[in-house]
Amino acid sequence: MVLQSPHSLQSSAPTPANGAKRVKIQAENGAAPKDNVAGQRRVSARLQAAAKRKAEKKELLAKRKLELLGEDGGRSARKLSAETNKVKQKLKLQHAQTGIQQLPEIPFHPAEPKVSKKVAKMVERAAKIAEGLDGTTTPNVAEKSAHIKVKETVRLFNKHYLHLVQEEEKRCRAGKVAKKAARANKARKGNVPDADGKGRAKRPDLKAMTKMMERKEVLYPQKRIGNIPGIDVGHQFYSRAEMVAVGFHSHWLSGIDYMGQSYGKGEYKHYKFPLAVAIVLSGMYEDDLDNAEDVVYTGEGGHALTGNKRQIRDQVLKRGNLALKNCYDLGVTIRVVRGHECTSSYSGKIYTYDGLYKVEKYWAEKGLSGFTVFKYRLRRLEGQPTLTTSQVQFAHGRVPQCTSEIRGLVCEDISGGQENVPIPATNMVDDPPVAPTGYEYCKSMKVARNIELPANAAGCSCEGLCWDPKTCSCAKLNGSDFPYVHRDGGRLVEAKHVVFECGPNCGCSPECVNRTSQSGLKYRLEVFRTPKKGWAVRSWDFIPAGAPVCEYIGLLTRTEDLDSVSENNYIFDIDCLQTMRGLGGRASRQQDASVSMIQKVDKNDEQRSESVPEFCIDAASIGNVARFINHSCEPNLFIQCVLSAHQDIKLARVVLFAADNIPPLQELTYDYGYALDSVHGPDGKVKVMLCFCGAEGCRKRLF
DNA sequence: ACTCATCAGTAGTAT
DNA sequence: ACTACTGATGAGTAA
Repeated sequence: MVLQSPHSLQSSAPTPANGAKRVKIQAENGAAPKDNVAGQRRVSARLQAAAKRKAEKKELLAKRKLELLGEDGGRSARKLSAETNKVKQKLKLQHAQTGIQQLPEIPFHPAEPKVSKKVAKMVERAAKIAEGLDGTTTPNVAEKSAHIKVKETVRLFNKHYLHLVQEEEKRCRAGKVAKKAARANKARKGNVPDADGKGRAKRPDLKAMTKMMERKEVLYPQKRIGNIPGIDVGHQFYSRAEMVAVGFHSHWLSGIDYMGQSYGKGEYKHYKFPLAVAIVLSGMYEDDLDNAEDVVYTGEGGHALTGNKRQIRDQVLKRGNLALKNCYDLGVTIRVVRGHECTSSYSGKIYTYDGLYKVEKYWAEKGLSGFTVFKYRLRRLEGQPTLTTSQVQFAHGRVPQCTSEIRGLVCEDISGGQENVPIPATNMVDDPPVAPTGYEYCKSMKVARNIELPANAAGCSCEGLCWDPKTCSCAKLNGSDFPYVHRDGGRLVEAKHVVFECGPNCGCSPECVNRTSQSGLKYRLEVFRTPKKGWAVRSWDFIPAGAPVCEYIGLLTRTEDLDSVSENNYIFDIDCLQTMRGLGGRASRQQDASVSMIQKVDKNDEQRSESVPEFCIDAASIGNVARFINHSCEPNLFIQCVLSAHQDIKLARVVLFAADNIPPLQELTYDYGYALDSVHGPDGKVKVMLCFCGAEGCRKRLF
């Protein structure tokens, strides 16, 4: 599916409140050509396809160019590292002369650290080296892709996770059924061996983590001191296992992550081990976040692991505790992650990276239960991005609680009560603030008169809720598995070419998992005005990866019937083949038997697959929230074709799903999927529209 | 709201 | 090779 080439770009601009979204951009660039009009939209399918191919070639070339550039960057980086190596060599030599010795223990109550000369020297050296390794240097070309690498790693983790959730849900169901059968048998016969019904669910997060390790997909398998490229202050993690998967903090359990003796051989020779690199504060300091720059951290150990979790013995200066002490001695910085209770989210807890901290002092004291505990006063390094509350706003439920709290409110509910959840609109940009107008809100698809929707889906004969993929005929269409997991009210395991949902001809109830995208809005969405991109959409709730956000609703029309005179930026071509090629969201889509059949048909008919799709959704004058969602070159939503009432892929429903875990108030975007240079004006010249998505890898042009 | 078993990698030690 | 250590997680239970 491609958001179709805007039909003519007519001089008569639409009402500012309506289509202003992209028209305005052009006006701002002075690029708005006063051309008219009609006819140029379809330059013939063939020509368009050729243009597309050309564009793709061009893109490839550009990519190569970039790669070359990147190589160059790599080279200079290598040069740099060679230089630092020289410095290190020098240091090593010096060190050989001084001789490395075991350092004297420092007493427990160092009001003023008594540091021997040797230690002082060591500290100095360590600090020097740390400066180079800190990664606090300005981002370069290599750094740029680091963010994307992190994103990809997290997506991979999520994918594994959802697959394993699916597996677990299946196993638990089987276990329950087996147990039931066993119980029934017991009632009749008595003693029956317990089937493999290990009723309890395993931990899919840990399993996903293990999988990442086995496949060597962990982004940073080596621990390092200081910042991690691609993870900025304020970065949010959604579980401990996710941090392990990127290599940010390598324990899913322990609070303190430290480098052990084995790190004392390589580049970190001049440090003292164990040495802490990262810690997690688990929500204990939730209430005194104003003290965020200054933390008192309790060491590890001595806890009663079960029950009341009180201290049951003295902590000792070993392992993590010793590692933190060594950080104090050497002045090594530590990454600090905070865990936040997060009631508004499905994940329950989120973790934010709050930056580098230094151990200012440490001491031992008698804790509440009368046992020795170690305490570490940590101070945040200066010059880091301030810990704005916006990053943790949602953790406090700081999203507006009632309409009077909403700033810039221009409309309480643009859906006028149609959706399950009101969709407010806000405008802090225009003066006077205007509300989105010029269209009619509609929750469900309108169908043009000359289209008759088929209703030929066979439907499954399940009763109540579909649960057995072996018997549910809808599940069979999806490759003998349900495309969704139950968790969090239904999440799509993986982007597929087509998802076959249960529909009106099925025997199951509306709560069936295989109707996940049919249950309407689940999240509190807000339409808000932006300075450059017109209207945009964001969520007040946390949206987990794979969750359905909304369907693209409008007037279902024959492409040929579109009014080619007036400008229209709200056309959505229903072109599953495009979707199948994997635009936006996830790179490759899972294919299953029934889809390959459809594809085969299309392959036989090359012409059709290259041509303009027969049907499209026009949301210009009638539509739902989806029409306000902007394009981004690095989107957090992806398009998924869904079939439920019928099986005509040309008339598939178009549903937007979360590609990532999306924190509240982050703008929702998807890839409109234009090929560059694919849009032509009436004069045959390539039309250009600039992109303001702001992503790192932004192509700078929408088309 | 509270309880509880489980989960799995890491560091360090013993062999 | 083996073991101690660690506390998040989600299902189950009780209230």
